[in-house]
Amino acid sequence: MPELPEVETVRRSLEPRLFESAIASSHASKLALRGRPIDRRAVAALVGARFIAARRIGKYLLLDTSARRTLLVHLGMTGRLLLRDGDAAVEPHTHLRLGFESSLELRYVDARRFGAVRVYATDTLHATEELSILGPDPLSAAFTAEGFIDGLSRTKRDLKAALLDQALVTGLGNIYVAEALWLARLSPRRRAHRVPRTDALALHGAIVSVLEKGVANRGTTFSDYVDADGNFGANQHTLAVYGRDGQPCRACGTRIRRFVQAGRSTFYCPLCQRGR
DNA sequence: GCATTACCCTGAAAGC
DNA sequence: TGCTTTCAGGGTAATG
Repeated sequence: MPELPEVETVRRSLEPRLFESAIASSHASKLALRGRPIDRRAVAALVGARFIAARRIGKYLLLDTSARRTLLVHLGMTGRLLLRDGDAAVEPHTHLRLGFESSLELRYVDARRFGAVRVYATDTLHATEELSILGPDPLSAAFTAEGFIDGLSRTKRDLKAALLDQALVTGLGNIYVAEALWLARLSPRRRAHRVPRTDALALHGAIVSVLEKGVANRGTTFSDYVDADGNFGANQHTLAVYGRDGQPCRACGTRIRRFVQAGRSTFYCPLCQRGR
């Protein structure tokens, strides 16, 4: 489940080989990704251009080209963006192949097809349906404590649901929400608007902290996630609560519990994260 | 405004 | 062993 650290790791592993040579060929499948097939004509129009930047906002990868068009990629649940030799065997569920003048190929592989691959004009990227609704990226200067505290105060939802909302802060998913709440010692059931300022400040710091650790560990691999070179992450070995139900809390030894909240598995320590 | 549920989808794991 | 069922969840939409 790629979240911010996984997408950032993919971004870093794409650089700088992505920029080495111009795009020479394209091939896109007809299958729908997140309800919509890849725009094959738009992708074909990238042939002859070069990638000039690899950016990230939240869980979105933005690959800018010299044609002033940007390839927007969301990995969904099982998406992989890979740099492979053009002669390498094509994995099942490969939906996009962009061949370079060198022997390299950029490939998008996604078994469950929850991801998205779109082509947009770079100049108006911020106004797209995907990016226009996003809140600040937590590893950017835009993620201020005051803005975050204000955002929390405006919703009565549980903290878990509030943090999964990409309009409040973008890039968090099920794993890092669980980890941030544990680090801040806050119950996922706490109502966002009732969280005291000191706790909200702690949560703001915890979000940045768990994401930075995730990036440093090159992401969390549970099943599908790999970077552009096919390498697994290592962050799964350091998680405090996610996926650890029944195991002892790393802080107090109490058994970690799991329940379903906002339609997702929630893991927490009932002692460290008391309250509602 | 918010919670819940369903949907998209496939592969791994569990159950029989 | 082999088939069937269940489960996982990012994002979105419908419903109450």
